[in-house]
Parts: sequence; structure tokens; C-alpha cells
Amino acid sequence: MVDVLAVVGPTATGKSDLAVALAQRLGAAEIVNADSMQLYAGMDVGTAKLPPADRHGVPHHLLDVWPIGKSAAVAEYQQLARSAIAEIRGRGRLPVLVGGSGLYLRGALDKLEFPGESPPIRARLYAELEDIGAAALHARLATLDPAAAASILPTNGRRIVRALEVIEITGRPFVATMPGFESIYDCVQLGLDRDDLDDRVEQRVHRMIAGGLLDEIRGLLPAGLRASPTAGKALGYAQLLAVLDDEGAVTGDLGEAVEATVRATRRFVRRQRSWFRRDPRIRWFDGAAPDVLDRITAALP
RNA sequence: GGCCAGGUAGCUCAGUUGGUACGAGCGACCGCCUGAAAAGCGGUAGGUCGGCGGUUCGAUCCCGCCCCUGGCCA
Repeated sequence: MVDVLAVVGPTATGKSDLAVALAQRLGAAEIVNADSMQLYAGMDVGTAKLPPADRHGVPHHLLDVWPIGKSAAVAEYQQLARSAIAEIRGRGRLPVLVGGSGLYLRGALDKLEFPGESPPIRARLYAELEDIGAAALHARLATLDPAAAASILPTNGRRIVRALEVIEITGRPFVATMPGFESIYDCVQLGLDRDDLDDRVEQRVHRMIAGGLLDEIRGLLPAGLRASPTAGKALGYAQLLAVLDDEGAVTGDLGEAVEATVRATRRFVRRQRSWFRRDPRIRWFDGAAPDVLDRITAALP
């Protein structure tokens, strides 16, 4: 058997349930979350976090570990994931990474090293971005690090800022291209997809609303969900927040917010597909096939 | 039945005082992504400008008729 298994793919394909079933069938397996939003405590309905009852006794790691106000960070996740993996393996059990956050997955599994960060420097750069615009910052990046500038579009303020930040704190060029697909573990990545995702996404969003997403958001308001740099930008949360006031009263067009969530989620599915599509190591399975589990176990080494 | 507004990209709408449609947002498709990644960013494809006829060198824009939609009046 391998060091670690990963169940990846776009949202709403059934990864969570499948992973539990797989863990049960394999035995001695534990799940490690690789979903950037399920890391947040309190975001349950809107992130489709598996309720404890549906985990069927399979231990889950890295759920609910970050407070709402925290800014998410891949590098931190990388640490958490790797130590969870090490710990599980240390007990002689198999870690099964599950999630659709592509960069997080690669951060956990692959030879990726994230340069440090400096909140003050970043804050200053963002202020400048606000001030002089992305094009001007990009011009500066071009003089400091032509290679990075060449691979980052002049309109992408966010990445330009990060590149300048890294250069400033490390004194070295910013490596703006992803490395090849090389894992630090002996691992197998199982990709789950299905062609009825547009419908499933729509149904799921409506189910979330029916399942109390609005109340969940209201409950997170005091914790600072609205001001939160990451959590408040999550699919569904951002769109609904836009039609809720600080008391949680609906002040806008709720129906439109729901539709916007569906659209944004479908777009997200597309982005996830184009991210995962490039990774030649992923072995794809049709999540809609009734015998996915059999097919997957049959394909395992 | 009469009056008014409107019929332009898959959708919602700009626009052309008659001379190759600058179209926009959303959607679709494709792609990028190293500490916010459910975020951020880029590219491409879509239009007989409701139909028919007329005026004109030329009509999506003018005229007539017709069809459709919404509203008002009766």
C-alpha cells in the first residue's frame, strides 16, 4: 500500500462520502481534510462539511481548526497536513487526504516550499496598489525580477504584491512558476468528477439554504465573518452576506443572491477542473457510477 | 378595439442625428495560478440589429404593413 491516498476533484462530486466509504472498506484509515474552507470552525452548512454522524466513526483531521477571523494560509496548512499525515502513519494507519483545494493539496503532497510572509510589508504594498495601481507595481516588479514580471499579468494586483513581498523579505527572486508534479510521499491521487455537476451544484445550494445557511451566517456575524479576509469570501457566504445587514436581516434580493451563489459555484467547478486536469498523476473516476468504490479499490496497488 | 413603450450576442440592456455593430454585464468555452486559492487574473467565440415591402447610391437606424412583448385607456 502507499503512504497516503488523496481523493480530489471539483466540488459536489461526492468526495467526502466516498472517502469515508473507502476508509471503511480499506480499514485502518483516517481522513485529512484538504478543503480550505472546511478548516474554519463554524462554517458547516455552507462548506458541505460532513456531519459527525456521516463520518461513521472514521477519524477526521483538520476540520474546524481555524477561527473565522483568521486569514487562510497555504503554508500553514502545509505544516498541519504534513504533521497530521505523519502522526497517522506513525500509528500505522493510512491517511486519506480529501478536498478540492488544489493548491492546498499540492502544498501537502508535493515538493513545494513557500517563502515567508510579512504582514506589514504586505499591508504597505497593498496600500501602494490602492494608490498607484497594479500596472505601476508591475513595472517595479519588472525591474526587480523580470522573470516574475513576465509570468504575472500586469492586471493581477494580488500576485504582483505577493511577488514584491517575497522579494523584499528574502532578497531573492520570486519563483512564479509551479514546479513539476513531484510528491514527497508515495501517494495515489483519485480524482472524482461527474457530468451532472451543474445540476448538483444548484440543488446543493438550495439544500444549503433550506438547511439553515442563513442562520449559520447570522451566527458567525459576531465572530467577524463579514470582515474576515478569507471566510467571508467563501462561496455562498459572500453572496448572502451581501444581502444581510449587521443584524442579520435580509435587506436585498435573497433569490438573486442564491442564484449568484449557484453561478459562482459552477464557475468554481470549472476552475477546479482546469487546475486538476493538468496533474497527470490523478486517476479519474466517474463519481456517478454506482460502483465507483469497487472500481477505485480495484485500481489501488 | 384604441393609445404608449419596446423588439439589437444564449440572457439583461447600451448604441448608431442613414454609410464596416467600439458594445457592456452575466452566461458559455479555453487558460493562468508558490503564504486570501470557495480567492485572484487573462483570452476566445457568439449578432439576418422582430418579419415583409418601400424611400435612398446605401437602412439596424426614415416610411408602411404585419407579428410578438409589456403597460395604459376603453
